[in-house]
Amino acid sequence: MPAPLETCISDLDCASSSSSSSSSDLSGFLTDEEDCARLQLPASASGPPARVRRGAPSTSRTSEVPGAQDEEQERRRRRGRARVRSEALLHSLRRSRRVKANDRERNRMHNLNAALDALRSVLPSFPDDTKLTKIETLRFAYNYIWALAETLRLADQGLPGSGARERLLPPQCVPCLPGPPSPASDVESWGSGAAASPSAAAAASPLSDPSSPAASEDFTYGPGDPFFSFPGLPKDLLHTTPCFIPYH
DNA sequence: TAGGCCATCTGGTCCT
DNA sequence: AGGACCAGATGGCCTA
Repeated sequence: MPAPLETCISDLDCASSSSSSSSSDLSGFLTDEEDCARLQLPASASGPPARVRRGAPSTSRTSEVPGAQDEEQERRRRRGRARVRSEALLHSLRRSRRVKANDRERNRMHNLNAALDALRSVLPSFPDDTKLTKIETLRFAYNYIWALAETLRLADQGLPGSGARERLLPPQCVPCLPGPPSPASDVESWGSGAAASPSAAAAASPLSDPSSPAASEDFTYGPGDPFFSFPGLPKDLLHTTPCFIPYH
C-alpha cells in the first residue's frame, strides 16, 4: 500500500525535507538527504551547494596557481552541477504535478464510486450484506430502467398487462425510486438506440419485444423462467428481489 | 491457488 | 497550462 498522500507531498521537496526516506514507492524520486547528496544538491535549496564535495578536492589546489586546465575543469564541474540541479528541480516539479494529478484522479474515482453507491441505493432492495459489483450495478440499472419504462407504457395504454405496474413495483420499492424515468429519451440514452428505442418498445410486449434487454444476448428469459434474469445478477439474488416477481 | 474485483498509480489525450 | 478523462499496469483482498 502506498504511503498516504500527505507523506508523498511532504517528501516532495527534498530541499525542505529532513525526514528519513519514505516507504512509499516513488521510484527515482528524491526522498531524503541521501538522494540530495547523491545529486550533489544542498540540503536546503536556498542555501549554498554542498561544501564538502566542492571544497575537499580544491583545498590541495588552493596553494597551487590554477592553470587554464584547472579552470576549464572547474567550469565543467560547475556546469555539471548546475545541470544536475536543474534536472532534479525538473524532476521534482514533474513529481509534484504527478502527485497532484494522482490526488485528482483518486477524488474522481471516489466521486464515481459515490455515484455508483447512490445508484445501488435506489435499485430494488437486496439483502443488506450483498453488494452489487460495479458492472452488475450498471447492467441491473439499465434493465431496471427499461422495465420501469415498459411498465409505465403498459399502464398508460391500459392494456391487460397494465396491472404490471403494481406487480412490478410493490409498495416497498416505490419510495426508494427517484421517480419514473422518462420512457422515451431516458431509456434511449441508456443503451444503444436500437436496443432501447421507445418506438420499438412500444411495438411489442416486454416479453416478446426483441428490442428489450430481455431479448439481448445477455438476457435470459424462457417459458420455464418466470423471472427477469438480469445480466451479471446472481440468480439467487434476483429471486430475493421483490421488484422482479412480476410474472408469477 | 486461480480468478474476480477493486483501488491506486501512471502516462497519454482532449478540453477549457 | 492545468484539469478531466481514459485505459493499462500493478498489487492487495477475497472466495470458490
